[in-house]
Amino acid sequence: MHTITLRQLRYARIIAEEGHFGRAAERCHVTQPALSQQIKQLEERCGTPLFDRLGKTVRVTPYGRDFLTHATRVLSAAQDLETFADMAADQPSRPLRLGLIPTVAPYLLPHLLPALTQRLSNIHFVVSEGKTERLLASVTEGDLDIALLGTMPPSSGFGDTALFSDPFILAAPGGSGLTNPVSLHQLPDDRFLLLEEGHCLRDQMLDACSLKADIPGRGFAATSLTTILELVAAGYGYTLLPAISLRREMSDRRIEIHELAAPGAARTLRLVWRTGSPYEALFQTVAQIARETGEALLASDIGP
Amino acid sequence: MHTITLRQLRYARIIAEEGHFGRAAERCHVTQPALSQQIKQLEERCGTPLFDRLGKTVRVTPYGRDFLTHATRVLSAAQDLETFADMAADQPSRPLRLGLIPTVAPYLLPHLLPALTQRLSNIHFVVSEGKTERLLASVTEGDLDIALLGTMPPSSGFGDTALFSDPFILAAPGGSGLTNPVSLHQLPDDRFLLLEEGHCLRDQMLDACSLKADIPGRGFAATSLTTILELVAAGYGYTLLPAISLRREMSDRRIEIHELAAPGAARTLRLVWRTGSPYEALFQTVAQIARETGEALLASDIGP
DNA sequence: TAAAAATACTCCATAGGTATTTTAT
DNA sequence: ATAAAATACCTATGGAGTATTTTTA
Repeated sequence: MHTITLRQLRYARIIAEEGHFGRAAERCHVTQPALSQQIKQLEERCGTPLFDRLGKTVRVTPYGRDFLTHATRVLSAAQDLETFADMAADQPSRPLRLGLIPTVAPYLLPHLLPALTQRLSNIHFVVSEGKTERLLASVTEGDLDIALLGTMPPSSGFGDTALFSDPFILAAPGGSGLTNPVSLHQLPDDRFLLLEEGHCLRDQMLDACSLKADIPGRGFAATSLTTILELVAAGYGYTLLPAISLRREMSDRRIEIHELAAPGAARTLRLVWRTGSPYEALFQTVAQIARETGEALLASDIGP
Repeated sequence: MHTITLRQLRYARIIAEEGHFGRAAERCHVTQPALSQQIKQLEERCGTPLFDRLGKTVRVTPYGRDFLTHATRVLSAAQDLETFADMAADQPSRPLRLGLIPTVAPYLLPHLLPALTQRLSNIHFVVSEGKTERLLASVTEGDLDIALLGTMPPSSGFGDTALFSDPFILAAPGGSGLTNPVSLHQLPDDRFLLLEEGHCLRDQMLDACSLKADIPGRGFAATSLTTILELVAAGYGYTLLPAISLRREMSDRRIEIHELAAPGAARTLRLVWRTGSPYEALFQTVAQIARETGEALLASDIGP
């Protein structure tokens, strides 16, 4: 009895997608009889048909559906291996897709992206922005190679590495009369301005301030830090800012920046990837570059 | 440029294991030059060597190590697919390995195994016994196909299905003067006899009785229910028994069996498997047989 | 009867075998 | 000097192509 080949699995999957041997053959760059042969062998190997030939179209049998579930796992792993091998040959066949959360992207990216493209000149980066939950989903689905997050990933199925600590800083309206360092307890609970649901920074701010999410009177939820800072500038309340945002956001004269008294009020940024990613070996380098970029950015803004 | 084949990966893995082309060739049932050819192609495809030829022996290069990590994933998935295909051809190539926890195995197995071998006559079953933690590890490692547990598996990487509820019953020394149904609060905490650490039943009993694990004076921890029942018979205390054990353990005249007043004092037995197991389609059948067996056993012992 | 898959056959790419050379200790 | 891998060359299996037949809606 013959052994199953990757070629057979590729053909079977494409026939399932097309529902038609002829069109599938085109997509495989072979003729229709070649395809029929391979599928015949596969079906003989299984002892049962994978497809129902209905004349005009072809449908996957119930057994074939299960078979293809397993086959897809093999093909994904094989695809990862090919990508990994391409990398070694210094010919990345596809770009490395990086995702960042919205409270990091606008501040870090202008410094990170030039550093990455310079020091990993053979890799092409494609960048996208999204909230934690969506980025993690994309990573598991294989739509994204790495995500830069402010939280720990779920324990299983992910690899991760810490980048650097990003301290929180208080932004207050001008003339607040506050003196450094500021203790959060001296500020009224109901004047903290927060991001909308789904931003990890929102939860971390609530946590740092020991606030409850459902305090009445805090109806407003902003979609970006920039929006929040407009409100702070207009005297509506306070907010916490991640230090990496200072370079861009601190220029406003109407806003005061204050150190916090609370020790350890910070988020730790992390790189997260799918276990088994073909780029795994690269991620330590990417992480190192991100660390250097982030630390340089923080040092220049909150340094001596 | 050529595409990577499963054959090449199999050869590479065996060379890595043997550290020797000649011996690897034997294990692959081909000649040494055939192997060298395939590896050469693979190394050309990667653009970098997978093995260091040291004269007497062969060592995997650092790159080769990473390559083989990916390759192993492909080969495992392919092996699962082959096993799945064998099943469809009604010619299971390897036995289905079932593991059970020690507080289920001796009671259920004598009824379950005959039922399984009769109704799934083409499958050969290999059975082993172990505590929850070890069984789950074996399942993830691929050393076991299914485990019958008394607890929920970790959420990710496992599939599972509930079998049936196994109520707890009180075993007391003869002449206890207790009347049905018994409320656990009326019994002294320090006279409950427990299994050793690692048995899920121990934790479930502690939970059902609202006991703390570290009550002083409970130094003893038995390794089996049989041992515990000897102690109950000798008047040392009480214990909870899972109902499936009654058939075997209730014969002792020195022991009284009592219903519990507490509602819902029971464990739910479950089948657990690794996501992607080639036997996945079979497990619903196995579960159905286990359900029927278990329910019949319970009905005959605690029924009307 | 028309569209699609299966079959028949031919060809060639490639895996594998045998004989030999090269390499590294 | 010797064990082991690489190379050279030949053979044969099987994947793919062209032409044709069979199937079914």
